[in-house]
Amino acid sequence: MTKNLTTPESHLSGVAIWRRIADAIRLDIVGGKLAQGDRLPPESELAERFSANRHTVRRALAALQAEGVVKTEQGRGSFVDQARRLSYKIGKRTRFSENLAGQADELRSALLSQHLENASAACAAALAIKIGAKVSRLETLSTADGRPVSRATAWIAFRDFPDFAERFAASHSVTATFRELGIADYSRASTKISARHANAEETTMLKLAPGAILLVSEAVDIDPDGKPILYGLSRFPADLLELVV
Amino acid sequence: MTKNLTTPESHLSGVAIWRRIADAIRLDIVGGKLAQGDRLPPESELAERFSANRHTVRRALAALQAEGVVKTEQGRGSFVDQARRLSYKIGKRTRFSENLAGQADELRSALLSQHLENASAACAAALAIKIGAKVSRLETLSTADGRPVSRATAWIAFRDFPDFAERFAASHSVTATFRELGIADYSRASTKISARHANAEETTMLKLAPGAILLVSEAVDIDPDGKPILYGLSRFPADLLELVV
DNA sequence: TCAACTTGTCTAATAAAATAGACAACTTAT
DNA sequence: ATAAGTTGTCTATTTTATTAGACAAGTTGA
Repeated sequence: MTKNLTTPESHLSGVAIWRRIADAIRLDIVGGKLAQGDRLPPESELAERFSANRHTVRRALAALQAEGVVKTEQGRGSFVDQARRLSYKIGKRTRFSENLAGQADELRSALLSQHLENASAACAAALAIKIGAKVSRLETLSTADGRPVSRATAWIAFRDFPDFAERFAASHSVTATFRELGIADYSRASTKISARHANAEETTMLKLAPGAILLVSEAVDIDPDGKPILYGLSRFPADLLELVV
Repeated sequence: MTKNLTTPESHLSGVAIWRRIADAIRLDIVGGKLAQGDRLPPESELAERFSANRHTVRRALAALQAEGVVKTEQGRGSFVDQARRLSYKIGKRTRFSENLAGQADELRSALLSQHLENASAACAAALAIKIGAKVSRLETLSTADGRPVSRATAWIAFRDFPDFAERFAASHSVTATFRELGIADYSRASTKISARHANAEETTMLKLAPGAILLVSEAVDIDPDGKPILYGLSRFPADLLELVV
């Protein structure tokens, strides 16, 4: 169990004590140490465990309540409200809706925006095209049961698929759009995974507690001939799901 | 480019502005926007970009200098000191030393401690043994060129490999130890990836800036017959490396 | 040499985080 | 009904984070 957040170097962390307490408690919950409906230890006990003041613990619990992870009732205590963490599978065949099917009732993908731009160095390398070549850029947001679970950006070579964006706007499915365009099946060539703090835009779009951590997946999809067709950058709230390889 | 860290809800984040500025700058560096030796914009310009005070930016730069990411010289500016990020490959055959070979000169794994304990629910499920059954628990720390890159915990069923810990202490290699014990080859059955803030112990062992983000990999290795032989929990500094699937 | 630009170091003021204590309000079990 | 245990809400104080301004000290190129 995490303890002693008030070490001499605690002020050097740049992360407030209440947030670190909230992170620690959330970790116990999504990690399975506490199940749905379980009662958390009383505030006084948590304060002692984390060597912090009860008011600081209360702020952590308030943050967790705002996230929907716990629910606090006067005189009774705090209870685990939302315990599960989604699993997002990554493999040769990675498809968003198939992936989370069964773990959530309602899955949606919204196209936030779409425009043409010139390929950056990273994008060009991934798609095996020239730097500066025209690419379609699609910004999407996916939700599971109304809760945002993914904020993704996809790049597709304009030369190869000039009307991908229009078609995607209609179908809202990468798989279906590629199928319309003659790519019966595609697979995942590589995935790089990193993690960082969410920025302001991501915090808003994913409805996160500010300062939340994101899992970032950088992926290249290829057609059956091995030709790169899609370069994608997906951001997932680390609190909400884990990636399964 | 990240901006406007001082939104109305900025104080709700629990992450200090100087730390978010440091994270944003580090992201530009490890993400390749800035190369080794490049000069960063002057402090006054960074302050304007992030809508923060120059002193706040200075604190962010001081943190990055302490991490070894940048180096600041009076009158000249701040320069990128350590730009690369290691890539840790995850696949069917995941071996620590083969993995980082070529990306670093010196790779070491140290056994921090080792003891017997009763299997937790998660551990028992992974190793397909009974809850509470005896398991060897090994705590290790791995370094690349002297810099800690992984803090890992491994569990092995005591019944199947009673002297795994002793042998591992001698060889410091999971692969070699299993080979001695008659497992010619093993492979990765599953990997779950998540991310969270480092706790105090991890901050110390991995020599991190307090509040740093970890990539956490939860893995099960199996022998050629498909029998689970090792359950491992590895923690990697997200600033220092990315996981490649 | 000089001017322009950069980082380093002070002082000061304000905002927010964290601690401390007291007591009210509510729940539960005896 | 009562006592014990819990969360809710005040006030107050201390420590830290952030902003603000001024000027010193170092670097660079004209």
